[in-house]
Amino acid sequence: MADDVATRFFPVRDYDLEATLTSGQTFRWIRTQAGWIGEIEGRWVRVQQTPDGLLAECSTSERAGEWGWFDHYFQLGINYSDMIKLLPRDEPMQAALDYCRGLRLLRQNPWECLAGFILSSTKQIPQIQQIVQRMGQRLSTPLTLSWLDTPVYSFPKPEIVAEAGESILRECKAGFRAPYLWEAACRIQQGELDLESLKNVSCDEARRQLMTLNGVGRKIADCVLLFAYGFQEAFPIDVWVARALHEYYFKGTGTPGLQEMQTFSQSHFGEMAGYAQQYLFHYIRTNRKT
DNA sequence: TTCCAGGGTAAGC
DNA sequence: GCTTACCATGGA
Repeated sequence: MADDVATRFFPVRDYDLEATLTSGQTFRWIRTQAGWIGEIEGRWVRVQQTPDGLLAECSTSERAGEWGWFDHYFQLGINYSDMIKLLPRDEPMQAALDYCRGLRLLRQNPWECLAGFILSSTKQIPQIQQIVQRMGQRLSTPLTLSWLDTPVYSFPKPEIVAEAGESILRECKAGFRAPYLWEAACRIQQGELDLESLKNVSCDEARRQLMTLNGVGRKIADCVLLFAYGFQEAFPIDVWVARALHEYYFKGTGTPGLQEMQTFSQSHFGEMAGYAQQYLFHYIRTNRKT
């Protein structure tokens, strides 16, 4: 039956599931009393933090026993202690690292990630989550288990969004982002932009292609490069990261321009700049709220 | 009420 | 080239 559930424990140290799922890189996980419920590539998934790792459950309607997709999504193969050694040893970076040790970068589905960040502009994270949730309710069929009353909606594929049209996206409260998302869905559905092929090109080339989409600039492209394609050198600069750079690294030198911050981040944070960015973002956004 | 939110675009200098 | 108004919506 589709209600059968497979369970597996993944031993992993330094993995902060809560920080990872609430740090604004993904918008669709639901917190419940019994862990986080979500969907990965069509599978119903529940994940719980334990002292020594992650406890995972998934629906077994397809290929039970193969968990490579889980490992890939949560990036369990990353050598965490080696990774953080590559971060700069300056004081603010170490403070951010101490604050959210175990925060990880996920490897998400490119279309869902792209769509989520097209919807993100001048929106707070809870509002982005609401729009994504409405789109799922409107355009997807729920994944659910009979004994569980929390339905999970997959994110609608490009062809579904393309056919739905802009007006439905506006009804989901996408606002002025609705035409951007609809156009992106149409171009992908028609094969004008191949998100799969971007896995095989350089970071710069993938960024160039993403930015041909209307409504996708440097920041949104960098989010997709980092959270979906695994380009760890990508360094998305939003209002919070700009604030962090200004306060921690450009103290007393006037307001740095975007280009200046971009150049600095590349030379200062190195090949793991994307992790540095995520730590600074989560640190300044959640630690400092009054 | 006003300001701000994981921005981008196009019009105006 | 660089700055600025505007886009839609809800929370603080």
